[in-house]
Amino acid sequence: MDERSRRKILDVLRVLSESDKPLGGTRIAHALALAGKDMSQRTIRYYLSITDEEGLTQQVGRRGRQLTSVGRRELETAYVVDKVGFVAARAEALIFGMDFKLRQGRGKVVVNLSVLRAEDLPRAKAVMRRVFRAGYSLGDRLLIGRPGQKVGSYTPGPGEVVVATVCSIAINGVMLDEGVPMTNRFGGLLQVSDHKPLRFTQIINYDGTTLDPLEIFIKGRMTSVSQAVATGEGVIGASFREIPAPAAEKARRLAGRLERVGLGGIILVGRPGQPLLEVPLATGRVGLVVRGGLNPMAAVEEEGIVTTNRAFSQLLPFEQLSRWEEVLA
Amino acid sequence: MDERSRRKILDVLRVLSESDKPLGGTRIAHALALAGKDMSQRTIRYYLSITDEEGLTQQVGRRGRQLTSVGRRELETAYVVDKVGFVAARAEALIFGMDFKLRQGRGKVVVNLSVLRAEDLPRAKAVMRRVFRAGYSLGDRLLIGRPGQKVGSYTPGPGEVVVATVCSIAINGVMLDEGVPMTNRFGGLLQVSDHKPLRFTQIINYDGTTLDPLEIFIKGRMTSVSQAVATGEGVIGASFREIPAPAAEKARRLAGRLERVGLGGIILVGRPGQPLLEVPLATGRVGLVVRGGLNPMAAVEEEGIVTTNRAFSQLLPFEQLSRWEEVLA
DNA sequence: GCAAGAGGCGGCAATCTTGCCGCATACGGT
DNA sequence: ACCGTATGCGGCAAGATTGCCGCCTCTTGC
Repeated sequence: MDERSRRKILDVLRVLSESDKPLGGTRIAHALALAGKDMSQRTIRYYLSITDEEGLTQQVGRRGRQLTSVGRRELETAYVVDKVGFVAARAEALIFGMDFKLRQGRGKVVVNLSVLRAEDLPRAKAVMRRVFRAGYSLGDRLLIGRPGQKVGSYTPGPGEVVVATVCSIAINGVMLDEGVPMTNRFGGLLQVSDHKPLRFTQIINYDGTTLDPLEIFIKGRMTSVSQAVATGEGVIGASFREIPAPAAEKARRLAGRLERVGLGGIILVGRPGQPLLEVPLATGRVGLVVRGGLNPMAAVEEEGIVTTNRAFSQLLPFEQLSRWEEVLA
Repeated sequence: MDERSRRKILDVLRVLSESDKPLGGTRIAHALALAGKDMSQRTIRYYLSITDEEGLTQQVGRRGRQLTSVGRRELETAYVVDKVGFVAARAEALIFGMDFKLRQGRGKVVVNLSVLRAEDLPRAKAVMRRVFRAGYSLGDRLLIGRPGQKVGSYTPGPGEVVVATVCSIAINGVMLDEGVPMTNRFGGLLQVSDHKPLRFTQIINYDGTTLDPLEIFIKGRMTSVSQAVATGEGVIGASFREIPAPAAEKARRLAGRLERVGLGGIILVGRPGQPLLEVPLATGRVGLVVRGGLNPMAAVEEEGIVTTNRAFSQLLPFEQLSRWEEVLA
């Protein structure tokens, strides 16, 4: 069984799970069409015959198929791996909860939380300092919380410290507040050469995973932020966003203002109709590349220091973060 | 050749057209992946062998394939039918151009323009009146321009009149201004029963056409707005939108305020995680149903009066529109 | 109670896709 | 000039999809 097919089967099962009555190919096809997925009735029946065999569904006379309890359970387990739109949804919720005002340079922003062992902190600080100094972070601030010091809703236990860094979706929040609707296209690894972005080597769409792409890449040690910082050649975390073409100029201006309040992170703003870093765009849209907020932690992890990262973690008032020069001294 | 395959082939050709050098399966697959379309290299080569035969592409040694001039032309023609994202892009541009302020109830909004023969106007007015009175329109205003009276950038010629109605995407604009990012899911025909929405019977995704869905349905005489107005049972134009779940409450409040300023049109606001009118939603999103701004014109067309409609037409200051009771007297 | 229509089912046979493979080039570096 | 790597090509065959059909089984209206 093909990964692709499996996914389609899940789509079919999902429709069944949302209905209390048995459904047949036609109705299911209709429901899927509404969800933007085209599949012929015949194909659906074909899949259903497979799931029948697997015991996930069963026929109810000629009235259609129903999920069996096994099928229902299967769907729930599958959801864990395939919670489509989960990260995307969480991101949106957090963005909506922001109240950061560009003018005042204060208000709640979305942060990532990373936890590491207290004994590793000095080394980690040295690494992060290099990353911040080279401008490979998102913004110029962070917050380090020691045991007992509450950071948002997280309190590091004994022997732990927690590091809060601004999350790249905070940019979306600010843009939205300024009337620019920014959508996430994907997150991935960006190859840089001579400190300039070259192209994405790996991408993961936000709406296909339960983890932030960068978290995955950090865990997989697929980044080389330190090298990028040191030599200008390396692979860092970044994400690709889109905005409506008429908003491009405004976005460019906002990028500058963000920089000035300590939220710089927009590396590139494309031109209307032009692919950006080889990424094709729909007519009327322009692309942007934003640095990953977890890049400093990626560098830390590269040094062999164990970290636990939680992107899109929570909201924190920007004022609580301090400039890196102060914290990482 | 299958419609589906044809579309995929166009995707492949499009990639080729954006490159100046010849490309092979691998690079094309990579580019398509960035665009969110998965296709194996092999499949792409398979398609390329087809287009080779059709003379749309040609091999350049072992360096890859290139579009021929025939292929380039083909792509352009195909674009007319398949200008993906064209309407969506236009809609976004217009939304971004709005400056309507909910508080003041004034500012530019997106309108549809409809042209009809002056001699039909009295009859049309009677029809539209019924639609507006029954609340099947978007908002309670419109503008009728006679020959010589400029409406936006359009001046009706002799014997013509032009009718401007508020376009349903104006709602998106207001929402955006209030910090709620609203995305268009699809437009379609909504079956109503007892004046209440029942379900969508036809849908067209915005990003797959060059025409506004409702325009198409009006031309095809597939609506029965008059009947809906008269008996409560019928089929009207409507569209389906989505917003982030945390914004649902705010949207509900805004719907009321919109109503009060004369921009009422939100028929339904869903509940987080619940399908709305059978339309499934991603986790963390809620659906909304908005009446089509062209419904009054649909009713007019149903009466056999010839109209030309242009949805997403242009921006017009809301103050220039008058309440229907005044204009349609 | 009966006919019509909607919707469901699965066999069969075309097509469409894709994985696997062996082989040919193109390009950069030594 | 020579080698290694990346990329390209298309044959073959196994799956995956889907159209076409003939045949059931409810529901509904009369």
